[in-house]
Amino acid sequence: MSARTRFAPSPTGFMHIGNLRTAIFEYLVAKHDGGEFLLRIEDTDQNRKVEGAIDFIYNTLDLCNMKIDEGPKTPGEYGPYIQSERINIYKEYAEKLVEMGKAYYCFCAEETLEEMREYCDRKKIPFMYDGRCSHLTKEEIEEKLKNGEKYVIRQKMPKTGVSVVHDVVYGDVRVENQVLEDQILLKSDGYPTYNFANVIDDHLMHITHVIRGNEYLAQTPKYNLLYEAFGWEAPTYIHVPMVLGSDGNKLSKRNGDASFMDLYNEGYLPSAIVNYLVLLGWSPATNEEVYSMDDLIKNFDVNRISKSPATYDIKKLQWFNHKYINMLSDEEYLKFVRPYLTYDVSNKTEEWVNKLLTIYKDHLSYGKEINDLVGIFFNDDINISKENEEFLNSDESIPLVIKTYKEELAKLDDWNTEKIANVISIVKEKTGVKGKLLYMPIRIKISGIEHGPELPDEIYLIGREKVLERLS
RNA sequence: GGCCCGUUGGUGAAGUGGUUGAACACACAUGCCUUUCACGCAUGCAUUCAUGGGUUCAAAUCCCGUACGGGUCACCA
Repeated sequence: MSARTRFAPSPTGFMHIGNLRTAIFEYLVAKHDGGEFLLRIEDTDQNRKVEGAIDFIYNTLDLCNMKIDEGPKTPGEYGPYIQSERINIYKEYAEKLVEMGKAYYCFCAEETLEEMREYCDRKKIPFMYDGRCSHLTKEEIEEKLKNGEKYVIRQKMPKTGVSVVHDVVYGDVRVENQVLEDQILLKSDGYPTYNFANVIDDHLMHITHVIRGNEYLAQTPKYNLLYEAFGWEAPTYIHVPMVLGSDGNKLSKRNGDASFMDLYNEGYLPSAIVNYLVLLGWSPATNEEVYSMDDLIKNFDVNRISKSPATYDIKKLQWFNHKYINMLSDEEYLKFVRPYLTYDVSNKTEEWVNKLLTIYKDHLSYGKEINDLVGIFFNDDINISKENEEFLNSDESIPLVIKTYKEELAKLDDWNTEKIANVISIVKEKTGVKGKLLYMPIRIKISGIEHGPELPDEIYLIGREKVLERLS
């Protein structure tokens, strides 16, 4: 059977770079093998539901060019794909485990547990549920059930021995069974816990490879114990290293770390984001770094996933984005940047705007940056810095150069870049000045700053009227 | 605190006992090009692989300890 993987986010309406990266790995493992990629919504925490989150997830994956083979909107034969719609299934399996004697009803109130926990905290001893309810007699249980007492279902964990789990990336991971708590499978509100729902669904949906963040590694033995209890075959585990922020901490919304949508809205192309992210914790066998989704599918190899955490570095993302922007056709590029331009261009021609944007095509790192680059064409307040003022007074040829520019530009009948470039040559000839002294004075005079796009373009875009005005 | 995982340059990383004098890419620096800046191109950038010890003719690569970093111990996912 070919690989089946799943992306299983909570519907919080927020997609982390780290989550996305995991989704990419999941997608690639499935597709590399010609298998299926499923989306399952893990909404067992009723308090965290967010309206529209499912659309948001679909939208994100779609932008990233990852097609969902089975999910809430495109059901396959193993649905439903939203956990809250499957609670009967979990209940059934939890009860089956109780019948098999591998799980039990627990009537301990949350407050009781809380007290026990506090007591242990004070005594500085690790707290673990003592399993007292596993000793309840059949009659006691029926009595409590009849009285409508709230309960949870807990799994009986072995008290001795060692559990070993094999992970593709990290190898064998062993954990002493005695540190494993009798974990809750079914909560008192009837919803399953994450761990339980995960195992049930992964099995029922025939998931072959479970790919998730390294933070779950230590919990994997618990999962395996559940598979064992049911007599099911466990999937292949692939734990991937975490993605850290530049401060060395786990990425989080709280730290203000960028989410996919933040980046997208800033003007990063999804293809560039995907390309960058896949290289965080994975490396190809060759030196090639720029990959289309198809190339990634072809070349992805789980054996090349690294063990150590990766730090997210926006500089490199910018480099990728810059590369991808350059790969766009002029037409695509214009369509892409135009929405990011926030300056008022209502009194400009479309031709002018397009020319302006096109000039910056191979300078641009991300969409919003266009506003930083293009400022000189919208600012009528020319502020010449002290250094530049000094420069203007540093050579006696400068006033003549400026004067000549002004005269020659005023003579121009056609205002276009070719003619303007020609004017520069004329000024050079007439004054005998070249290089910096030829270019900088007019640059500074008309824009206030010493750098910008090609000079003829700059002069052209600022416009005849303003240029002549500023040269006087 | 117990347990689990990790540690190659500012960043992503290659490397799985001997052509590694540690690739490649980003960033950075310098130079070239463009009669200017940027773009582009070229060059430079770890005498060393957290650290101490061990195994070996030979270790970034294997073993042990230490330090540091992170994760995890919920009726959260």
